[in-house]
Amino acid sequence: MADIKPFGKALFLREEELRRGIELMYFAYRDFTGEADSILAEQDMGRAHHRAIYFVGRHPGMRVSDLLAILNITKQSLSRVLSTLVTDGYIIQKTGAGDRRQRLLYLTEKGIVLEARLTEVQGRRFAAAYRNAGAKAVEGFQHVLQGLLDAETRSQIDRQDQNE
Amino acid sequence: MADIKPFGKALFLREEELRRGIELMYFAYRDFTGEADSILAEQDMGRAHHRAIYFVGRHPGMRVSDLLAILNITKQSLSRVLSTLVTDGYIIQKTGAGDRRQRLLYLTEKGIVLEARLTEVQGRRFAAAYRNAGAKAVEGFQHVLQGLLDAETRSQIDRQDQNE
DNA sequence: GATAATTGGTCAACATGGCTGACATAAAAC
DNA sequence: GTTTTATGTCAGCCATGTTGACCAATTATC
Repeated sequence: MADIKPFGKALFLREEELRRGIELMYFAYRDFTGEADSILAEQDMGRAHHRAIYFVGRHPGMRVSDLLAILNITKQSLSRVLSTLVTDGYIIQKTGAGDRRQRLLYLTEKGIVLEARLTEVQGRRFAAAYRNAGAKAVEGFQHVLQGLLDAETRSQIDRQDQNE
Repeated sequence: MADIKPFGKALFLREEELRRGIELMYFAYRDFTGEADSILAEQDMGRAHHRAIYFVGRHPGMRVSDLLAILNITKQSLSRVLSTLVTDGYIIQKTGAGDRRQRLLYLTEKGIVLEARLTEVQGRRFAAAYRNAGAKAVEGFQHVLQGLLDAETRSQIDRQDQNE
């Protein structure tokens, strides 16, 4: 990947630029999750709980298998956090009307409150970053992030976008 | 991206847009680290080893305390991975010339090879995403990511940029 | 030159959240 | 009526974060 060419359009692909992206991605993700982690720690929960609460809040009535597909973890891993969330009253499971094998997932009032609080701190951070960078930058940001996704993740997201 | 906005400039700050960012960040970070994780697993290493190798490669001769400051973890956590990396011959520690308490960190040849391999797969992904999105988008991407950082992280990065 | 501070390391114990493998039950589908 | 699907559970392993206590070598300070 020599790319010494002193002019030409692909100059931004230099190794330095790529490393900059790699590092920014690491630091930004870490800081972006930090605040929520603190709130969760108060509640004796971790990031895994957050993800479950977040996506159930996003897709009320989703099936367990849907959540598993989104998170891409084993059902044993999910089960650990899901059962504590149900026990502690953040999530309720309702038997599916059509298919009674399904346990459709919903946030309780308590769950809705926590989800809102967590999404608010993360949303604030994004709102500030977005406002500061401007609408054009936001577009570019989303475009690049989409390009970093695995093909499967991308099609998964696309499918979701259509069902709304 | 519906983009219906009939009027008003700050419309992109709506909750949907923020949630889109939150989710993209989660999925992109996960997928972005996935490939490297696979390579590391072959070597019986994890992400923590990767971070150490990466930053030592980036700042040869750095002190242990510098690495700790960058990673923002405890020395006990770092010690665990650092000592295996030294034992397995990826990193060497040289006593500081001026201050003999310091153990300056360097990659070995073996370490350099592994670092290059890991950075290459991540760099490829970024290069593809960058190429696809265009230079303007890359600028926006970096701008937004910087806006997501904690103030301390930002000043830390700035300081580093100056020392180069 | 004695004392204090810095740099780095170590032992032990604990929590979180991934993983595999094996197995169980209820409901639906064929 | 058998098979498949959706979900859950037990048991154990691993990686990587944490806290707390303590130690040695070296440097800096009074």
